[in-house]
Amino acid sequence: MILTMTRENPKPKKRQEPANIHDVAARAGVAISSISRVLTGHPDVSDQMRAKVEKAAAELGYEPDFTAQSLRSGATKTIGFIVRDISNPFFGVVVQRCEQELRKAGYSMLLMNSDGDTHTESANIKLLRRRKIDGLIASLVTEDAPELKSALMDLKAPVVLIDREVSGLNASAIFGNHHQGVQDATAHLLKLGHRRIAFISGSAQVFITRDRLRGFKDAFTAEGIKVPLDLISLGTFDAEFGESETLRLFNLKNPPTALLAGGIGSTAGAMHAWKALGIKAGIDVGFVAIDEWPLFDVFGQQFSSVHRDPSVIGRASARILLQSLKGGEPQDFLVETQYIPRESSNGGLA
Amino acid sequence: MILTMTRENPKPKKRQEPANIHDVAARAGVAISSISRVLTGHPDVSDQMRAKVEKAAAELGYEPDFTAQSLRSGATKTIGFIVRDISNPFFGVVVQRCEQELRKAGYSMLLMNSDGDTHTESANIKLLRRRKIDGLIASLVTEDAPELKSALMDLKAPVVLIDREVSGLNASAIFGNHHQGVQDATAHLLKLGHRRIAFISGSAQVFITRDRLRGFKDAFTAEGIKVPLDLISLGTFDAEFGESETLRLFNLKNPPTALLAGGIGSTAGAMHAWKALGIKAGIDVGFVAIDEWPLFDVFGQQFSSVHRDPSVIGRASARILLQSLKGGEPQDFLVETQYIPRESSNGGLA
DNA sequence: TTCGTTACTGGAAACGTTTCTAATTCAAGC
DNA sequence: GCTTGAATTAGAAACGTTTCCAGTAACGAA
Repeated sequence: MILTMTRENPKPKKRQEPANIHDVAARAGVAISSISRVLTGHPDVSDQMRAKVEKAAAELGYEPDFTAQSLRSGATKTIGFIVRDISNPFFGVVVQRCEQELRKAGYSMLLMNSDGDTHTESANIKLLRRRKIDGLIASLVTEDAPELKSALMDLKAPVVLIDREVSGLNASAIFGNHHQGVQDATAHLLKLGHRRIAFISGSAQVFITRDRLRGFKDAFTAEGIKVPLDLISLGTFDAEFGESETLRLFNLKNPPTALLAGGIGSTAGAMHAWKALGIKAGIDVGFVAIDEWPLFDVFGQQFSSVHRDPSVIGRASARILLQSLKGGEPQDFLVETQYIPRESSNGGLA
Repeated sequence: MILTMTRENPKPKKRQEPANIHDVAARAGVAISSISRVLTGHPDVSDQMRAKVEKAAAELGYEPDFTAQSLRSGATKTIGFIVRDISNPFFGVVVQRCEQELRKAGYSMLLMNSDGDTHTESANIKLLRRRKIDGLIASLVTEDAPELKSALMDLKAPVVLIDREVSGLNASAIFGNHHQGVQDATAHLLKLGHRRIAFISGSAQVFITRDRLRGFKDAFTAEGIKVPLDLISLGTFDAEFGESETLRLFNLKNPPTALLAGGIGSTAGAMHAWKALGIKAGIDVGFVAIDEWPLFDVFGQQFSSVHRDPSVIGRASARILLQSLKGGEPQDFLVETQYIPRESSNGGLA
């Protein structure tokens, strides 16, 4: 009696705690290394062992601890996704498709907004490194901030950039063929008779803006017409900038007769400004939207647009990253853009 | 000479590997436990020790390994966010604000789409449990699937549900005051003379739909008018369902004179159907949109709406979850909805 | 029989932290 | 000088895996 008393109860049978690998090993009567081998699909396992382990694991409802697996194996099965602002509906689709693809492949997505701020962006990248992400997909706010560059360089994981180019970084990239779409749009406006064509977009510090601007300028020079430099306004992608710049440009003594708005934010800003000015988009002024927004096919039928497919971008970014994770070399992927002329190109020509 | 040869080089000075806690301890000449205490802000630390450790850590560029911290401490500083479809622009704003708030508090967001499928949803929850998330915020596809319930119950972390109620689950919830907004909208349509009012929304298996439906019905009964049950169509929140149901309803012998569309997906579907039928929303037929979409303030000025603010929902969900993480009890939070009558309510009354 | 090889399995050492416990120091009180 | 207690620190044991390495058994070949 005393003997049984002195023996402390080593393990209460009623345990609330979830089973761990030791419990499974004990139940199956094998070593923990065998449990691991069976469950991770290691080839050196007999059928008999596999059956025993799977039975014990099922009986205990065992699920390997992700954190422990990550620590030991060094892989977190986690991909960071950094975007300026996920409330931009274009990126909503990109992220949706991308997450879907990653999930199918067993990866999860850690989502961070950079709020249009390069410091936040760099801080996010550093945090993701500390979190040991396996890879990163990003639409950056800037390309050349030193802080950003060092953060990206120190991240020892494959990177896919969306419409950005960071020099000296061995990353994959998704590039939209922006200059083509914008050049076609601008050429069409010129052909219709527009000369004072304005272009509002985000910062020239990122590829997407430079590429659009190139298309814009090329269309003018192809026709031997001088580029209206005073009508080019590059700042940020948000609606506030688009609004204030539209107000400014359309209050000029010699205002534009047409506008190319670079992105949904710029478009929204322009629309707000025109509302305040009593200008009707596509009627009083020529208008081409770069990128389309939800319900565009219903409420934007009259608007010319430079179209690109966000779901293609989402899927491609995931696939390219997954290939890099399997050891593939960084690669570039080109996404088509298409100018679709509609009524609004003719506005402002009366 | 031989002696130095036999002594293997114990640690090459040139190390590519990032410094770990042992390196810092060695450099500072203290125990690793002291490093941890200093860096996690433990109170039992002398000023002298703090200085020594911080100096060594800075010199080595030491950053604690998140995975190891998570394993040992049990906290991952990670919040799961499950949504039907992040490409829905309403949730784009919710997620943006929520992530911002979580990030400020030192948490990161793991985002998963459930693709409108309850099995995917349950699988996502199980995966998040295995990933040891500290908390979950979710807008569920269904409330009462057994698989879902058990997945939520087994998740030993605080949960915030958005516009959903799961019986027997001790979770926090954000509830929109949907019935009020919809009741006001319906009452207004009735007052204008509409009788054949259609209502298309997602599944009645979720609170948000039931609450809207309640408002819809209450408006009729308050006026002593029979509810047009044949015009109520509840299925899924996607545009496909909205489109096919709009087609069906407006091909009835006795078609609706007005439609309430529950959510951006339903609205998009209705718009597509009407386009095909040659019906002009808000002119040929009365129309109230529940929830607004990007650029609504520009292109939706003519449309009556039941408005609610997604940024409020995003912020509240984060804050309530953070309070739960600090040990607070689960709580409910009510978000106002507001019916804003505009021209489109008068459509179809000629 | 012995040996080598193949096919598997067990044991233990990592991975990089946090946290428990015990030890040490130091000053004050008697 | 001894004891006490507070303040601080060191050491070691976790956390739950994966993976290395050594060992065993079976089996065919020499």
